[in-house]
Amino acid sequence: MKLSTRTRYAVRAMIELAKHDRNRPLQLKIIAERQEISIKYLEQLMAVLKSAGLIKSIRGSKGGYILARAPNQISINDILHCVEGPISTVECVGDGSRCSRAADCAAREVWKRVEQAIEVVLQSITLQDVADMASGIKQSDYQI
Amino acid sequence: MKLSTRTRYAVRAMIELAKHDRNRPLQLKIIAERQEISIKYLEQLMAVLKSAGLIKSIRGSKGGYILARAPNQISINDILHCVEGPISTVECVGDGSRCSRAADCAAREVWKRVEQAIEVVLQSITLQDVADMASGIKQSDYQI
DNA sequence: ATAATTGCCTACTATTGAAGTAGGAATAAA
DNA sequence: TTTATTCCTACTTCAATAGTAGGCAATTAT
Repeated sequence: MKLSTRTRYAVRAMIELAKHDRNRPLQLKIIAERQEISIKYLEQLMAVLKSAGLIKSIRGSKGGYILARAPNQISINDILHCVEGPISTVECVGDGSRCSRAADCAAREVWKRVEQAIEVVLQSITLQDVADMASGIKQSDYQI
Repeated sequence: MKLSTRTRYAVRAMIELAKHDRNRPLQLKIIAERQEISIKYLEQLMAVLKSAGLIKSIRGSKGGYILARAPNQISINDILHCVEGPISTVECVGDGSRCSRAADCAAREVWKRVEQAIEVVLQSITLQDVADMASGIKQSDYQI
C-alpha cells in the first residue's frame, strides 16, 4: 500500500503550480529544482498530467506550465487517477469477471470498500486546500 | 495503490480458516488448492501470520493451521499489518523527520488522512464479517 | 519401529514495474 | 539566428515481488 513516487511527484508538482500565479507559466526546471525531482523524470509525468487535461503548456522560450482549471477545481483524486490509473487495490474490484472463487468474492467486497473510502478522501481535497495548508493559511480547518 | 498478492493471498487464506471448523486444523495443501495459490509461496506467508500470532499451527500428520483467535477478533487490518507492515502511503507520514519541503508537508497531510481512512475501514471489518459475506448470510448488512 | 504426512527453515531464481537517463526534434522569444 | 523551453521516444538500472527448491523436524498411523 505504498504510493509510487510518480504520484507523490505529480502531486508536489501540481502544488507548485497551484501556488504560482496562474497567468504566467512556471517552468519545469523551476518545479524540479524546488521539489528536488529529476527534470527528465518529471517531464514524463507532466506529459501525463497534460494529456489528462489538468495542466496546459506553453512551448518555447519563457514557456512552462499552468493549471488548466482553478486550484479549487482540481482534486488530489484527479491527479492520482491520471498518473496511477484508477485506484484499483485489486483488479477484480473494477473488472469482476476475474473472480471465480467465493472466498475471493468476499475479499473483493472488502477491497471495494477500502477503495471507496480512499476515493472519498481524495475527492474531498483540492489543490486549493493543499496550497492553503502549505502557506499556513486556514490551517486550523485541517486539524482533524 | 495496488495491493500485493502477499496481502490478497494472506487474506484469502485467513478466510478459508475462518470458514473452517476452529477445532480441527486445516492443511496448507487444502488452502492452497482451494485458493489456487502456490503451496510453497503460501507457506511463507503462513509463517508470517503465525509469528504475528494470528494463527497457530499443528505439526505432523493430520496437522495444519487454525485461527489463534475467534474470527470476530481478527480484523483485515491485523492481517494487512503483518504481511505488508504498517500501511504507509508515504514514509514521511510515519517518520516526519524526512520532510524538508513545505509543499511536501502539505502533501503529507493529505496522505495522512488517506491512511487514516483506510485504517478505519480495515479495522471495522473482521474475518467473521467476511466469512459471513462469503456464505451469503447477513449480506444485506454490507450493501453500502 | 517405521513410514507417511505435515509444517519449518533457508536459500536461490525469475519477472516485473518503477525510477531514472539520454538525445534530439519542435516551438517560440529575443 | 541563437537561446530557452517543451515534446517525444527509447534505453538502462534497480529493487521488490513472486515463485521455486530441497531438506529438516515433528507428529500420527500402521
